[in-house]
Amino acid sequence: MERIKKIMKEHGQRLTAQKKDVYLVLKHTPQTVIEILTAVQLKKSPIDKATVYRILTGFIELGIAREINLGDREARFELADCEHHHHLVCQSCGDIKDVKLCEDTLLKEAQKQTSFKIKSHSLEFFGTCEKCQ
Amino acid sequence: MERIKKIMKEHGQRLTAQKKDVYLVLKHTPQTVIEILTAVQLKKSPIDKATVYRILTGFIELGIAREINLGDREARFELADCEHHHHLVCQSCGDIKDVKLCEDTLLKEAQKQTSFKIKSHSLEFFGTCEKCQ
DNA sequence: TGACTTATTGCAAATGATTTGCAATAATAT
DNA sequence: ATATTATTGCAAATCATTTGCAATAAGTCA
Repeated sequence: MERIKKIMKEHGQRLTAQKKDVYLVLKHTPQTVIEILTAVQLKKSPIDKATVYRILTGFIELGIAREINLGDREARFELADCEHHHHLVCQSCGDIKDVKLCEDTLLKEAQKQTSFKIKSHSLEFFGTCEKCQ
Repeated sequence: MERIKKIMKEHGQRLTAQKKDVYLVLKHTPQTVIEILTAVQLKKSPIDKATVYRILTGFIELGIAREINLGDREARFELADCEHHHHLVCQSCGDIKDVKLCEDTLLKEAQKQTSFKIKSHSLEFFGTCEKCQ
């Protein structure tokens, strides 16, 4: 928490109660705005949806969080202070697990095929978790 | 076109002028609903947005098209009669190229790490095309 | 070919996610 | 404590997508 306070300060931003709440909720797992919203509100801290969006946008600009996209229409957000990884989504219950892979070979293979300069990629797996099988 | 007429027939559906138009437009490249809409309208065939959505939903159910998701909020659609491949997106001009990769090794690696039963995956690359570099 | 059945369309309104304007509030530096 | 101004809440706007319904037209069959 001190870390993000420092980052905020360096950018002339303030560490508010709402930002702390959103940050703490994101510690668990990637979540949608509605999930973040209800998680924060469960802990008796009212917070507005628009505020959550603005905080997330700010977090992303500061490199604190990142947006992930799992094929449905709503974005999910996770903290960015973790290693590069991908997501595995249960199509039945929505559970999300991380997967760490070594994809260097694949990336090289892709870069070899194109004149584009590849800067990033996203890889998600869809399936059924143990419980739902 | 005969092929899709046959598929429609087998499912008690009709091959309308609008469906033909959407099908032909999709031959080019993955496109958003708005892009499809304006492409069809350019050819002097008026068509409604809701119709495009319904046609695409139908195409997907029949396995004629598939939806792809490139991280922004709007879905893109492409014909499904092509080999398994991935997409490479220029973050500057939006141009989309296909990439064909052999990702068996990676898939096995992912499956080994989890108790989920992996059924599908999506992999997209983001970068800058030659023109935009 | 013409009549008939019903899948399909267009339009307008509903929905759901996200963004924005603005006045009120609260975090920080002094 | 006070002043400055980033930030919040609220309501309304926007954007993508979906839906209800009456009008239209594709395909079938006499």
